[in-house]
Amino acid sequence: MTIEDVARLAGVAKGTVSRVLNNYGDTSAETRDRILQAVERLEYQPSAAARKLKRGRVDTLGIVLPAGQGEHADPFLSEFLDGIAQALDLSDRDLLVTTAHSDEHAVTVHDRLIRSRKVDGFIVTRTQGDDPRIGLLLQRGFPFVAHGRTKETDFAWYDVDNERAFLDAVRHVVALGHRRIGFLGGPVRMNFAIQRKAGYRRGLAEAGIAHDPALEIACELNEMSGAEAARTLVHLDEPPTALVCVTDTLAIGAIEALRALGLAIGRDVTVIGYDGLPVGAYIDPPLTTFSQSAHAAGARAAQMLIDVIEGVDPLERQELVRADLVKRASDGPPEKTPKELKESLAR
Amino acid sequence: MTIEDVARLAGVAKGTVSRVLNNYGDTSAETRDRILQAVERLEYQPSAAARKLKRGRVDTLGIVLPAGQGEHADPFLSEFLDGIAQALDLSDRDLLVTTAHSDEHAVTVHDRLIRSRKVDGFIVTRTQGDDPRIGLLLQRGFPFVAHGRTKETDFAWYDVDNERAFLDAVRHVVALGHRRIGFLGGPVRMNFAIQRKAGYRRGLAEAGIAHDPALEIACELNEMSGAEAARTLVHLDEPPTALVCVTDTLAIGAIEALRALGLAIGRDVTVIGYDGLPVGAYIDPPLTTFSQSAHAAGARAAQMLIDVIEGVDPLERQELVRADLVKRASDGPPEKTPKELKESLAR
DNA sequence: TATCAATCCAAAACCGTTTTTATTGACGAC
DNA sequence: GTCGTCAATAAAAACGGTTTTGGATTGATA
Repeated sequence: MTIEDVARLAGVAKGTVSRVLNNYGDTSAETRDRILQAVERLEYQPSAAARKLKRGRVDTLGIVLPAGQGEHADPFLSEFLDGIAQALDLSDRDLLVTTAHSDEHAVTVHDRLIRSRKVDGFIVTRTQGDDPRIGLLLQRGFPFVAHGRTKETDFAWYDVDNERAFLDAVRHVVALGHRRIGFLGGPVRMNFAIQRKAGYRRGLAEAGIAHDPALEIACELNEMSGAEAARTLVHLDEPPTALVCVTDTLAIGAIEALRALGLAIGRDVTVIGYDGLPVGAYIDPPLTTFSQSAHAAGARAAQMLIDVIEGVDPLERQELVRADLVKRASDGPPEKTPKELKESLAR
Repeated sequence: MTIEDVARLAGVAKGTVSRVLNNYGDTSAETRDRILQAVERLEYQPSAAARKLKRGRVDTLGIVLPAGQGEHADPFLSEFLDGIAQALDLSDRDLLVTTAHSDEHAVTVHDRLIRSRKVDGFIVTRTQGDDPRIGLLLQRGFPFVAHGRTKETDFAWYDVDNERAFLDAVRHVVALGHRRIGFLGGPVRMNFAIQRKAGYRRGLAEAGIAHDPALEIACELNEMSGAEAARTLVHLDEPPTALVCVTDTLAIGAIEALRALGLAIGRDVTVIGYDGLPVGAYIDPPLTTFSQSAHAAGARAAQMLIDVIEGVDPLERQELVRADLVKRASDGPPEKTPKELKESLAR
């Protein structure tokens, strides 16, 4: 079923068919009807490859995912993908998905896709403070949108206001009555970790609480690290009654560790996470956290990328959104002072 | 950077460049070197679109995911995708991802992709007993591999031996000493639900335990339904001391409900799930379940599809794999008889 | 020495579109 | 009447590869 067949059936030249299908509006109503009828009858659809070749645009967006390190796929990404796909469905574009197992490999893969002209642009996720993928794309002048900023920010991005969220987190626990607040941070090379820490400190300052370095711990992003940090903090001379964690994973680890010590989460110690992972709802107690809707982020990033591809200045597509508090059950007013908490642990 | 440029630089015709790049092996070593050098210098990579057009093959596999019903993406699928992508990386093919929000829409989307020749074949997930997508693909004679069988099975598929897994599950709890075993089943239209129930019954028969219809409940696939079913079963006159659940989600719901009743999971009541979801490891107690490695399934399905596209008879690509027991902490020997269990609840 | 086969490569055809250029006929203006 | 002008469409030229065809050169064979 090619355009030739349609042209023959309608008794016109194939160029005419093409112009009708692409709405040039320079064909008589009569022949247009005839052609559309032929298209209908033959159930004709243009070949994507031929159209791409001539047009030089492929109507496909690309995304390179970090390859799950043996078994562990990122739950955040699957929702993010879903959001992208839905946005693309509306605009008749497709999504090309690839994986990369290291930073260098990611760069290679992006380069390959650019050179073989398989995509019109990229969505870059999980940005680092200094991101080689973004370096490549900027250098090549290839369209992209990043989910998350980097040190440089002269490109299109969609990001959550991390600082604001952690400011809000501190405000929230302060309002509950906490004055001694711990912070489980992330690796300093990650941009979001820096921003979240800034929010935490601003929150303390705003509440007139002196900043105590002993209450701040930099963790790796896994449960074990969260558990360890929680144990460290709770054994301080003056332990915190609230823990603000840079990711849900850390918070889950912390909760596990604290429960093992016999503490009641949400009463003895408040724990707040960040990410809004579905898992959080199933643990005991359900985790209070901040949610950024991965789905919405994906959909919005896709639309922004489409705009950029169509010529909008990337600098006009920079969006900062707020993360909202998802109140569940791991927070509450402090039932013990730090001193009492310390004593209850000693027993 | 087109093949023309390379040809000019190397001083040959473009056809020769093409033959060198595609290893026809009919060019002299000397010119081949010259051409490869030119390719290197220009960093040339062929245009995917042009190559597709001429070859009639696009080296792209397609997958149509169910669109997350507002926010809830399937954790299984994200690992599955990752497996596919990694397999494709090895064979220099790409993956086109789309979403569909209903069964009919899914059929439409498949049809569109076939007609625009954007993919060489499909991977179909979450098969139903009677699957309209598979109907379409069979009718069109388009290559595909299904993850899961349907009523008809004359096509390529990769499936877990559901019956066997549930046979094993029953054997496992019988070996622990249980004789009163409940079954939390799934919707009957789902093929896997039927198979798993068959396995459960076979297990009972094998152990010489009479089949009691009261112990079998058909649930919807969510926590609430699992919780409800668990409550129903445990309030029978002679309650089960072990619950075998058709998915982890059901098992998680059941555990929540039973814990709320003051029962100790793994001691008063054993609960076994199925899916190997990561969540299972974080709940309390960690869920004993059967795992089918979504990652491996994706990788294998992708390879099978490639084989089929390259001409292998689909009927030679049907694979049944075993799901393995992931022993965690929600199972154990019964510490109470059904009667004692009943009494402890009455208090 | 003429013939034949084998090797290497240039040239041309083709894939199915879109876009540009040419052609045709109708119409109005001078 | 002839000459543009315009609208509508046919015809041809891309797009960037792959594949086919065929020609020139070489070496072996009769």
